[in-house]
Amino acid sequence: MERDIQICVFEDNKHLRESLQLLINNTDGFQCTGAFPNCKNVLTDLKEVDCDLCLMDIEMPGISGIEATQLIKKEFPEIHVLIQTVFSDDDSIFRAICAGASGYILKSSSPVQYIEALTDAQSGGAPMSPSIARKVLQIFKSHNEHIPKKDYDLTDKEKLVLTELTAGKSYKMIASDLSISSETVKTHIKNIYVKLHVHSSTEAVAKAIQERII
Amino acid sequence: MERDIQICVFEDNKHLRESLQLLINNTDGFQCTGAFPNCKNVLTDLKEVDCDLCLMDIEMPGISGIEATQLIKKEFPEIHVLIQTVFSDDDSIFRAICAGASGYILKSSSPVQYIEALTDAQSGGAPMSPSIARKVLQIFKSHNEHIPKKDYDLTDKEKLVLTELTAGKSYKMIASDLSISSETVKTHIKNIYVKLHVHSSTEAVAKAIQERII
DNA sequence: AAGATACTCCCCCAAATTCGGTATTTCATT
DNA sequence: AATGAAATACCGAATTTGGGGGAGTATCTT
Repeated sequence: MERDIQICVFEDNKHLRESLQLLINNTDGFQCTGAFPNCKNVLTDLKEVDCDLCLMDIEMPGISGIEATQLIKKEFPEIHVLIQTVFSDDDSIFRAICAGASGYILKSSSPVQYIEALTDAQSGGAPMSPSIARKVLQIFKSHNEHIPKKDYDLTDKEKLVLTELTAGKSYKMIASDLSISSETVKTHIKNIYVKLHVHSSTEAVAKAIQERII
Repeated sequence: MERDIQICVFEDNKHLRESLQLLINNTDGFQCTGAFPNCKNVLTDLKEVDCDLCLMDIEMPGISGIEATQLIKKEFPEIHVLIQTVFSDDDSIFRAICAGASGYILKSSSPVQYIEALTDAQSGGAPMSPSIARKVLQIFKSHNEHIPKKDYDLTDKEKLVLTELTAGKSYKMIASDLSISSETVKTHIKNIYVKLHVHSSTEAVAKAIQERII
């Protein structure tokens, strides 16, 4: 017999807080073990109740939901924190993730979506709406790459070949991957060298990666 | 009146490819304008058809779905690429995101989920299952906390040689730059290959740059 | 003193790459 | 129909690399 998932709500809006409490307690498998209007004593609060998962508002007076998340993950790493907010700006999302949030849902979500999100979060997933997810990917990408640069008028096949070369493939492997003769690969590579003004494969690879040609 | 969302499928499994084609063509608002078993001519293929969104398998013979995604986003940045795969390992996800994927779904998804994902991706969202999302968050966090620079136990000289190699230098040039014999350079490079588990200069350079070893 | 590690250099040989050409087919455009 | 670009393919030779050894010196550790 499974134990109920025990949830604490941190939300300053009294009406929403009580609605969530009601929703959780009226859903099979869930139990609301605490509901707090702020995070001023978040760690002591959590020590006094059983809690698997926190539903955390970001905008609260005093300690923000993000600061609270950091504290919780530091002190109780096993407790999941699901962020709920009306905002979906890049910075909030970024900081929430860095603080260790397990998911990020909008307050405009339906009760069903709330419960789904809680279930997902508890089972190790990271619930988030596709629009939030897209922002995460964008932030992710922007943090992992710089500026795209110039193109050297490479033809389609040349780009393909260069991509393969950059993956460390030999002429033979490229030929086999692209189903062409290795002589053709050779020709393409010769042309690439001319266009990139390089004279060896290592130069070409270095230039391709560093200037993000491919 | 809205135009159909035009989708190209890249999937080597004939059965799945045709099923997807059928699913897409039988769903209102969607049209499959191309279905290809590999990415050997991905750029040319996409030039010849109208396409808003690519449904891309990762594991394909020849050019991988990730390499193809890179090429597509470079050449047609406005085309969304939705990755579909049976795997959900961190490295695949990470590389898919960096390549510019708009979403990442598992092949075990239901037809309904496929269509939802396509819709989300087209409308600017980033569909992904909660379990994938969780991994993204984990990768995200780990990348913003500290870059775990594996250094593969390269010695100082080996790092120097690798740096030179990455700059596109030949054995002779490296030897001259470091004032050592090119035979010594060769020895260093042989040792580097062993330590990095690679077998060619291009592979070593790609690995060095991508993993920021040097 | 013995071992380990890093750095240095050499030999051999096979394999791969580079470089200089030539040449055909296809396809889009003029 | 002609042109040109792109992709395909081949030849041959000069050169570079890769993989297998061995080996000496210096430094540092045990």
